[in-house]
Amino acid sequence: MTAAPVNQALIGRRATLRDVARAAGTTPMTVSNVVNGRAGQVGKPLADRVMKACQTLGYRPHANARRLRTDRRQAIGVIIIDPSPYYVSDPLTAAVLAGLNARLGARGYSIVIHGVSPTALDSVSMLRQVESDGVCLMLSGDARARSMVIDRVATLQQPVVLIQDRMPEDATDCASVLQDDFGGGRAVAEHLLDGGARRIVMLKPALEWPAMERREQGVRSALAGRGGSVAFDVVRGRDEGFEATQAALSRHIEAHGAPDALIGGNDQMAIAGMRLLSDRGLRIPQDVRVTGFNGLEFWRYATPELSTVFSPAYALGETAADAMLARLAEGAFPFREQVLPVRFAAHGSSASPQSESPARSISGSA
Amino acid sequence: MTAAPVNQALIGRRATLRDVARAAGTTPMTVSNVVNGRAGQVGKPLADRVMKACQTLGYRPHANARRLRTDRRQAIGVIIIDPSPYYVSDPLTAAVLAGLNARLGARGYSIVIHGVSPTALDSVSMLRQVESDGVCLMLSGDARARSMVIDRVATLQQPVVLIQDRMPEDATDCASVLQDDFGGGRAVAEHLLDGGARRIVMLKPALEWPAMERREQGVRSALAGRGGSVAFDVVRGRDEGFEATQAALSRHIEAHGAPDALIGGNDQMAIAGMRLLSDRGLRIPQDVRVTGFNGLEFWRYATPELSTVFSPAYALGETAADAMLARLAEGAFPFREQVLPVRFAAHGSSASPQSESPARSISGSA
DNA sequence: TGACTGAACTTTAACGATATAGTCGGTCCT
DNA sequence: AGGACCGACTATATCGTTAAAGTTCAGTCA
Repeated sequence: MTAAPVNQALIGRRATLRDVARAAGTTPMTVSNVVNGRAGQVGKPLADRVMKACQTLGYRPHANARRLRTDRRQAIGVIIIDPSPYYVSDPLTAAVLAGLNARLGARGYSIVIHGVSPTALDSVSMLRQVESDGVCLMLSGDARARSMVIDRVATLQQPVVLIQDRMPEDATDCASVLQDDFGGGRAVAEHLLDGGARRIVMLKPALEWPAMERREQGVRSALAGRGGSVAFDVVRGRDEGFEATQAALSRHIEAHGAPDALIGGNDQMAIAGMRLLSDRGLRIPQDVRVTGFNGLEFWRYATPELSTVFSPAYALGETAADAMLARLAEGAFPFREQVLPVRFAAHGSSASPQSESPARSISGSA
Repeated sequence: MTAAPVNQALIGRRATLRDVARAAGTTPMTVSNVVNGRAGQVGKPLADRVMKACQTLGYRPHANARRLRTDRRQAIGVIIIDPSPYYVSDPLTAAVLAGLNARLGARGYSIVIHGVSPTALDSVSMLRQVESDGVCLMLSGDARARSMVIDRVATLQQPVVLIQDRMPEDATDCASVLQDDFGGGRAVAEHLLDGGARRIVMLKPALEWPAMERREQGVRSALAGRGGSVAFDVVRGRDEGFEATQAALSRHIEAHGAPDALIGGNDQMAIAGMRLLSDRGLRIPQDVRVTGFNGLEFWRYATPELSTVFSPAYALGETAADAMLARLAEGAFPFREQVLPVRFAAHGSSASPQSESPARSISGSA
């Protein structure tokens, strides 16, 4: 009925359900019901009194207590392995993260970041700390590092979403969200072939990375469609960096001469290659036509503007989040694997006299 | 003494302290002492038995239960406001995050991301959800959005570290980590003046952002040192984007003619401006010398390579993390404000006949 | 009239861990 | 010899919340 005295020792301490209950002259459980809007449990007048008490006391639910009780954490762990010294420096990674964040945040889930450098992989103990309802993996490391993490994550017994990667066939309770790298590679190659390319070089980093392999396969499939009249070489730099890429390409050119088309495994490599060619007096795109991969910002800041395959990075994050949310709500992933379309857009770096092809969209079917 | 039967209903459920205790024939508290390595509480033989039981049962401490009991969360919340649609798309933000992650991770803290779009700021309710030992803020939004978040965060009664921003004078329990934008601006301007610049234009976005203002102030202070013989204009694009920047610069040139030096508020704007100038037939750096700000990747992929001020983004993250850890361990921040040095490096875009200045480091004193 | 119903609350008992305060046999000191 | 003291454990009581099982009482229906 009447509110109990409020001058309890509430100084400095944060208000709990019990405090609110006392203030509103009821029990913690009732307050809990009000706060969580559990329908048909509490009458209007009491509910109002409780609400007011919450306001007055500045009550905020104690998330950890709630989590302990409900055994739900309302958080998704994100594990990132990025070969760069700045773990999340890859702009694609950041965009994926943003997509994840948008969808998960909207449903009240937090994102807990677990950056794991590929070198400090012995700190996989960190994974033990992961306390979340599910795990999202973005692994750009080499095969060994990747499978190591994947193995560990499997022991967590949590649903797993892999971004730009596949789980082992026998893995359960997991899903993959991929972009159509194969289609992207194919589109790039076809564009170059349409423009009359006869000697194509593709730049790749030494590190094995499935997405990169799929890009190459896409390129090869386009080549196969044209018969054997086109020369194709893959040039691998020590890493994806500027110097390593240029060094590798430079060696290749000295041994085999310059190509008339250059496919960068990503935008950075494409631009590094493009600049090396320029420096050697070759004109872009007249002598060599160049394309990249990813399309996050870089393409625009190169001269000439880089033709590239736009990655649906943000959508990858959104799709991964949706899959995870569906899994958590319905108990099963809505798909085992989903491949998002990419969009190839031709810009100045690969313009050719023959074709003035506009941007086009490539979808599904890795 | 002897281990109790293990065939309790432990199927599917994860092992708790109680389970381990039963298996090792002791009490939960003792297991807790062993697991947490509390010295001198448990004898060797029992400790060994407990360890083994942990192994066998695959015991992992339940972080949430622990957090509830100890009222420590071992997590730092990170709130990001980024004007771009991809909240964390700014490569600087990503690098800061990486720095934070490295230091916090090493001390067992998780990072909980709270991306907050500037538009969906009414969802500040999200901040209420922040359950962490401290909060780190990276705010690139406009003044209104920034102060809104800062106000809200103040009510959280948690230690706050601001990155690239300052708290209101009267705020307590907070610290700022900044980079020396003033010094960077000054260095850029001096470099250009040394090269003989007489008509300088600085590109800025419409949005007010303290760091950007400090850059401008740095530039102005260098100009002031040279007497009044140099023309200086600030050109503001609608936003930081390519089109908006070019449009603004284009208007300016039509009204006032081309400058002989262009200072980009960041690298993207610098490159957008540089390309506009090129397209108009001006040569870089012979006719117009151009500099940027940030130095994360972009500079390298521009043609010519962009002179720029390298941001210690990763170090900002590390410093912020260290400050927070110190605050949590010792009860007080080690500093109210720390300004990290930046490094200006001249590349092709601002080469001048007169000076062939090498990279140089500018430190402290905003 | 009296058993039955349902809305509106309250009680009780955890969730898994840990701070704090015992207990208990044995040493050490005077 | 007897009390203080110590090391190695155990017992108890929470932390803030919520699921599940009461309780109460006004109204309903046979």
